[in-house]
Amino acid sequence: MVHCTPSLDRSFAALSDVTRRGILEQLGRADASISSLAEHFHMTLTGMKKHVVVLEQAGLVTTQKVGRVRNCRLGVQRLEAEAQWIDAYRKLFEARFEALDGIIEEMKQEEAHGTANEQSPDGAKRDDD
Amino acid sequence: MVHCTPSLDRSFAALSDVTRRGILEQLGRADASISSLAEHFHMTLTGMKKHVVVLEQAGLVTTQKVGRVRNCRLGVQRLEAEAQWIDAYRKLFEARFEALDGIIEEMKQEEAHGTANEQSPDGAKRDDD
DNA sequence: ATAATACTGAACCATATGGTTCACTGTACC
DNA sequence: GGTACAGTGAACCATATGGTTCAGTATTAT
Repeated sequence: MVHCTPSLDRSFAALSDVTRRGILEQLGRADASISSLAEHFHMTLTGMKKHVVVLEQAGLVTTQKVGRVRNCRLGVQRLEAEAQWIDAYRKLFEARFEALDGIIEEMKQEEAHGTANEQSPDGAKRDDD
Repeated sequence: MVHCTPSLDRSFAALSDVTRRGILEQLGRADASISSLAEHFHMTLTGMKKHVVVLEQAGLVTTQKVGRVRNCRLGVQRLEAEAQWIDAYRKLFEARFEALDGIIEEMKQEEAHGTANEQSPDGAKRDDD
């Protein structure tokens, strides 16, 4: 599992906001100015600018100011590392649960041999909390 | 592109912290108590507890208190929706850039026909900022 | 030249985050 | 019964986030 920490931090954080994910979807359809985005998401220009800055810092959006309008478009960040991280996690997840299945299988075997411990042999309380 | 907003918000936010991603990797290897995690990440019990709560709320971890120790393990959240979102985004990204390639192609054609506008025909300044 | 547009920056606000310490509860061990 | 251990909860702190308003600046249109 690869660690490009600061980048992953930034991009996952950028993706953790509905509005920003919406902006990305919007820019997937067409480039847009700050004001058109602001209007679309019912937000002030300043508010939208901040979101765009966050997305820009995460590399998900690039902008270029032409005259008085700043044009926003999808950036270089293809979310490759992010997709990879999630994928690695999911594999790890599966592996872990296969391992657990193995343990359960073992326990069943032991039980069949009459060596199984009854649950909570030490009387510890099991709370879900 | 599907919108399960609150869930995506929570899980992406949960993933946006190095320590929390580390915890997930750790739990992928073996279940662990709060204190063992706290020690491993050089953090107070209380601090670790908070991270675990965040992961729990995102469904990435489940815990069960047995006696005085709380056992943490990977939760039900397999990051399916998250993987899907990222995947959809990447497709959209590719599509968008193919479209741009198409436009560039068009422009080249026009240029070949002598109908191309020179850049900035209106004299607008192009700033990168 | 004036007015409208599009953005920018500073200041402000409420709330969240990531961490701590300290006091406390419940469990385990001798 | 007493002590150590594992966790919990409240309070605190600094900083970040997501938003606003208001006062500019630069660009475009009339």
